Amino acid sequence: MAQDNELFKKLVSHCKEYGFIFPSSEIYDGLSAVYDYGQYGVELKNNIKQYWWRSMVQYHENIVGIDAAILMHPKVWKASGHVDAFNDPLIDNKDSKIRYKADQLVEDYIDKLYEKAEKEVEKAKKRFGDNFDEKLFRDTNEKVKKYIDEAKIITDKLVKLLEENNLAGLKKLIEELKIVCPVSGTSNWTDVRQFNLMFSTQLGSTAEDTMTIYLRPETAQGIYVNYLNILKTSRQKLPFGIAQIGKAFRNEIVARQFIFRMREFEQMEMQYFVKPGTEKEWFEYWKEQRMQWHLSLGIPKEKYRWHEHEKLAHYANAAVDIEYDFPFGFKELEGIHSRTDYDLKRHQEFSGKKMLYFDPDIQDSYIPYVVETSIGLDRTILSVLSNGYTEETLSDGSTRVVLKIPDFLAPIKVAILPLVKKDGMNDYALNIFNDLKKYYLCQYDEKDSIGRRYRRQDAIGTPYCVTVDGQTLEDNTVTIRERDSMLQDRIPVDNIRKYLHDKLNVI
RNA sequence: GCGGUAGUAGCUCAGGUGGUAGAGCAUCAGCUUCCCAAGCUGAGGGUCGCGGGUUCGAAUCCCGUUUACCGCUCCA
Repeated sequence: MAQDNELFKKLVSHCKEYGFIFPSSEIYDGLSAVYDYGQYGVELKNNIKQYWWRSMVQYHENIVGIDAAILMHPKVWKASGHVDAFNDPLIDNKDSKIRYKADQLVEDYIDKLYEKAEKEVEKAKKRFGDNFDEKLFRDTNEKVKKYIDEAKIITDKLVKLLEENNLAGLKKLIEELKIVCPVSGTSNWTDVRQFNLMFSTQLGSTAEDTMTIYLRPETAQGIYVNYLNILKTSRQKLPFGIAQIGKAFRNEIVARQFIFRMREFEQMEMQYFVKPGTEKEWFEYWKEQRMQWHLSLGIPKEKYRWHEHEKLAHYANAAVDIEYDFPFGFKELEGIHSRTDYDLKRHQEFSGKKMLYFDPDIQDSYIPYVVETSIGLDRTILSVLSNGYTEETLSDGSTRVVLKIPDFLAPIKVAILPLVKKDGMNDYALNIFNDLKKYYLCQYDEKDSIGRRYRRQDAIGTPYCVTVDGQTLEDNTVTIRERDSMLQDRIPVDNIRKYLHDKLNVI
């Protein structure tokens, strides 16, 4: 693990040094947990996006793509539950340094009161035996009544405070009840603070005419709100899917670990609409499909594992994550969730628009169930980079850093290098370059020794290097060096394109 | 968000006790070089995260702030 940590630091440095990923606004000290993709990072990112898009939209005739706006009507987030779920009043205990949801602390206190009341009932039950009239006891026993009444009063207070968003009042309540931290046992609390996980902004330019809107915290809702549009215009029948790649924003309290948890990040997700009752089999189907996709990135199986959700979210009836063995441990990479009809139902309720699908097979209408696959694009990039980053010691004792990533993801596909820049080798190589650049993203490099140029390409993951040498000028053959094996083939210049076409799994 | 540690050239780092910064690699130009970070010559690049304070004088002391890392917490 300590070694992995070192490796992770090296990877972060490598990403910056070679133009993959930079901290955002770095000349101003950066912005916490926001990163920019550089000249090679953006190529890698685009290649992964394209690969995902093809595997979803192109290979599945019943999946179509969309690109929904980041800004959406505020009611969307009411319907989705984000406005409630993403607004937590939090409080810290200064002694134990532990943070709690303030309302949760009060609710725990209320639960304890009910427990005390139940204990009284239990005690009485034992005392009176078979003749015990539980209802009568509950209605008349002073102690039980006191506990229950107090619980009800506090509950009412809490609800009122939450409705008013009265944070100071919430703290006062916690102090009045003498609630202590379960760990430190003290009541040394900070003020209650509101943490809103959604970024908000204003729509409308005049002060009296503005409306608070949110940057989307997930892309899925953009699909749900377009479900009817797609249904009406795409001629799709159930089951069908809608795919989308796009940015989402979360104002995380703690965002760390490089591009693993960013405030602005990109998701690739697909919502699959199915007939209710068939969701379990589609859930299994997509589990299998998605794992196959990850394995096709050339990453070994043991780097992945399943994580079954034990506690399901309110909207799901099955949920599983694909976790990847990052340098800092196994962490979520993709989620496959069976979300039932929760989201469409909620939007039907909030918008008043019927979300029904008419099923010609049974001549009846229903709201489809949804199975979603949602993958973090930035996390996928991190998985590809951390798996590919390799430090090698060669037989002569020298070392090299190689980015062993699949050909189809490599930012630069081929570098064209004159062995030395004289005798016309450079002109010859430039001609090859000018031809190849029409087909692949290429680089031409004549600076420094050939060995150093190979290492440069290794460091950014370029799978092939075409080298023009003295023999080229005599018989029009070049050598092609393969990145991982460092082995070379000598082929006629005219065959370069065919050679690359056969070797490169370019999508 | 709390606590701890740190922030010096693109990267890795050196700069007891305060006197305005160095190395290796990298980058650029030229020479040399016919296959895996070679050699030679030369050049550019930092005011020491940022702001303020103490001082005749601060990278070096103090305060604030920001960023990263570690721990705690959170992750619908």
